[in-house]
Amino acid sequence: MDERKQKILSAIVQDYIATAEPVGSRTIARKYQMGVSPATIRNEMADLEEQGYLEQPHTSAGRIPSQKGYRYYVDHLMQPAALSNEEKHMIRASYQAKVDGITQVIKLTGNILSQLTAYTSLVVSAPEGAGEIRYVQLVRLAPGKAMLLVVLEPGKVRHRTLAIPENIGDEDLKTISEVFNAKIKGCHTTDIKKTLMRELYAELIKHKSLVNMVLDLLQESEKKKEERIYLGGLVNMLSQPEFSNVERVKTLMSLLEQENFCYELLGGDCGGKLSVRIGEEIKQEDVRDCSIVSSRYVVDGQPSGSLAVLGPTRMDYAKVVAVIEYLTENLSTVLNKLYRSK
Amino acid sequence: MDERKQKILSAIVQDYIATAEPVGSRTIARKYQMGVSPATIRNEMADLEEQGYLEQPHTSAGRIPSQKGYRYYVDHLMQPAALSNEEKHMIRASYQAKVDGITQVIKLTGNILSQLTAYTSLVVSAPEGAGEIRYVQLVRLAPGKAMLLVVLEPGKVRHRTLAIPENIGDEDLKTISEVFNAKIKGCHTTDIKKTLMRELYAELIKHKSLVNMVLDLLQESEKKKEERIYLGGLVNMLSQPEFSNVERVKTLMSLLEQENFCYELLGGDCGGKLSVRIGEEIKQEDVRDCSIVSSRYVVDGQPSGSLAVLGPTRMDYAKVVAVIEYLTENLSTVLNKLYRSK
DNA sequence: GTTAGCACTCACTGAGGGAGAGTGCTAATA
DNA sequence: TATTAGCACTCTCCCTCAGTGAGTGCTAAC
Repeated sequence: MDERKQKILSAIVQDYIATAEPVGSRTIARKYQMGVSPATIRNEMADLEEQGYLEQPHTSAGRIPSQKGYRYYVDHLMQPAALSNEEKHMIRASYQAKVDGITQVIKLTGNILSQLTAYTSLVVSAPEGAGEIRYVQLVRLAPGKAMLLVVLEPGKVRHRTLAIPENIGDEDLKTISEVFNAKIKGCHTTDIKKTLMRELYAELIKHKSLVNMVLDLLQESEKKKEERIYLGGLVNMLSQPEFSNVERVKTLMSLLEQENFCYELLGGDCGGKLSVRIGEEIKQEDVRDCSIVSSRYVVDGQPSGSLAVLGPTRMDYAKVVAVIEYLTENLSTVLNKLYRSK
Repeated sequence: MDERKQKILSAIVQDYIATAEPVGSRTIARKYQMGVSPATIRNEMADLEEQGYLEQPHTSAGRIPSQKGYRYYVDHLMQPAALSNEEKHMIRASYQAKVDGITQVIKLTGNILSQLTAYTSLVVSAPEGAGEIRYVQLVRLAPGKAMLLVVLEPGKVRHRTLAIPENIGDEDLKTISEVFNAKIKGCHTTDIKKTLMRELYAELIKHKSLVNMVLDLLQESEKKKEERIYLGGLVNMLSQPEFSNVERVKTLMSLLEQENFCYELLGGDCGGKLSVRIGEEIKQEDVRDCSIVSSRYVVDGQPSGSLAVLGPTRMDYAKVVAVIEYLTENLSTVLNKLYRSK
């Protein structure tokens, strides 16, 4: 593809992204100063269409980019848009104002994401179940009622209220807690061995049922897929002309309201850090007329969640990619701080 | 209002709820077996309109209920719809399957609510900040990093990772925790006195900055309004013909996406248990063409959150009220179990 | 008090006819 | 040979307008 064709393709993609209207030869010649006449551009456009980069909604309309066209644009032509200083400042200010528990951070990130991009945002934090056990404690709340606390590295807490026999007092709970701490501290939740369990039973033979409950919870927290998810800017969908068909929006929204669907959407093969999936490249059938830009964030060296933007294929890729990259970095920093307290 | 007028009003409300079309005299005569001719009904309808219970979109259309009409219907005519056995069963089954942490329960409830009613659901759990302090513990996670745990009655946990001086070891943290527990246990978070603080400083003079951090968190958790909110079935809005105007939906949705707005919506005067607000009765201006049915649920004798359904004024009040009543009760039970572990 | 009959109103629908934007093709030009 | 001007052609969009049908209010009869 020669340079002029690239320039024309780029112009068409950009104009279509901005206006959502098919782009005509005259528009390009005028707005993008190509230095050639509309007729010449028409010839080039005919070529680009033949090669599959453009499409024509109907004979007498301008051209719109095909999926292949967007792909080429994203891979070769797109200039990464820098965030404005206000935007950067806004992001930093938000994170400084409240970084208080992961749920808040996730919400906040989703908000910023949908606000800056004007598309729908999706933030998922990975399962928190697993980790190295740092501390176990049973606390008596009332007669017959106790709370089990488990602290995991890095910086996670599980808790659960339990019914306990009425005759168990503070001292008993303290003893049990101490035994657990002695035996189990440093153990990984995925790695509670049979021998360990036998030792526990031996030492705490008097409280067998209670020990069972505790072990249950330790292991259950492992199995449980407690991902947290945030979905923001659903409204923005309604502003996109490609979703003026209400039926379309309805199917899409009801899918997004199902958490499992969102996990699948992000769980896929976005192996690398940043991924741009355009139209048919998305596996989920009902989202094939959309695009998804997503990225994994990293806490403590481990990928521990992703953030994504979902919009029409006519998405402002340059902007979205810039925002996602910037936010991923900031989010990682914030979460690392939150968990590490350095 | 005589009996026949009531019957006619009731028929109009019901028919309009079902069809969303203005109801004509012929329809009523035929479908609702009034035993009189359309002409008679027309006369009655003219009366009802004059009294303000009905409205006419335009001269040659049928009637629709006015806000006053809905109000009269809800207060005097409505037959509470019983839930079907399948529905009841579905609800109970859902709650039995997973009752695992309040967030899950809230989500689940919201889901059921929007599923059964086909409107938008809103579930808010009240602030968790306040409570009686049962237990305080500092746990060392890594050099320079600790976690503070606070257990509150009834069954709530706050935690936060802290940066601590590197030279503080497990034993120091244990000592500090013990002092805190001795001094502060049983105290209410709203009620940490100056004298108490002075005592703490005196005993832990070596770790003044750490004590400050802990006290900070104890009191901050008080101020912080950590309500949890769940919004479900937003899609359902799009199925309602009164929201076929996309602009309307957009304003409404973007309001609902703001958590503060939701709190205000439910925080109001729904003093009694169940509240039905119709149209203009809602304080928030932009929701004046909607209705809200809401109810408070109770944990441990204390109102601790609300669930609500938001829909068009043409809402199936009988159904919604039934669902909300049933769910409120179930939710209270489940949460009481969860917190009390009885 | 109730009902049949009738003229009237008004939203909705579909056909017809510009207007306008954009194309492809042809012939002229550098 | 590449580019460009000119022109006929296509197709959507929008406006207008008449026909249809549901429903009303009024009047007169039962």
